Amino acid sequence: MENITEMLKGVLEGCVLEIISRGETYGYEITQQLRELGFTDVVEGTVYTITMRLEKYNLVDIEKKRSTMGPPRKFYTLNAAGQEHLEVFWRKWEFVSSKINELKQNQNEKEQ
Amino acid sequence: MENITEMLKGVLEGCVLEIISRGETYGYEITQQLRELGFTDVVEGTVYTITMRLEKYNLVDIEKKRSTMGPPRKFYTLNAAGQEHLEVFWRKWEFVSSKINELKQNQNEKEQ
DNA sequence: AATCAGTACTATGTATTACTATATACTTGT
DNA sequence: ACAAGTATATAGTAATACATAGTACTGATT
Repeated sequence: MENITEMLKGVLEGCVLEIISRGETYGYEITQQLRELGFTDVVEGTVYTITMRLEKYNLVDIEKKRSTMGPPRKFYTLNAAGQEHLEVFWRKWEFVSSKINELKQNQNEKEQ
Repeated sequence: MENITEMLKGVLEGCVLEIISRGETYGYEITQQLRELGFTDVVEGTVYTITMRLEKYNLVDIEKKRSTMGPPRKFYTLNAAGQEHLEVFWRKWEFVSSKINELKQNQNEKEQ
């Protein structure tokens, strides 16, 4: 799916939070998981800006670990604030997506 | 629902297109319809920037009409390009929202 | 040993977009 | 005359995903 950039704004951070919430992970792996999910054009730089933001707002705990596959990895885990943030995200998503689907549903009412 | 601004980016334009597709309407009325839908904090300025964009990319036809309730209204209708754009929007929405719901669905697989 | 591919983090700058705030103007009711 | 509701217009701001590039480590190929 091409050019979904703008539609991803505001949801990509939540997706990253959700991925982290499933267990310790790091930037490169998060990028790959987003690509596997279907957001194939997401690049490392994008995920990096998000993880930096999560750090900045203290939503994650960080641990640096060596890897046999390349340079050290920065592992993230959600802390309490991050968990809270994730729940708020899903509540917002439920709200917004339900409203948009409502609009979509009414598509056939055009001719009234 | 507070602070859904970022989540509306990339979808609000599509919502406006959908509203216009149901029949001739104008900026002020579009704003009200978005508010009725649940996006209560959307303001006229926001809708104005969107309709200006639609004009700029020639997705709408415009007709100015007098009103008994205030200054003249600028009525919009979707043209063929706008209709096409709207269909692309819904395809993108289907894709993105299904992927995010997939992610959400798997919430309980965290402990595997 | 030298090079390259894959892994992995970091950094800067840009485009897009919704919002804020404000200005202008028309109509009706008081 | 004035205020409130209706309605368009515009400049400036903040947030975010992306493009692009750089640095660095490991293992395999040459």
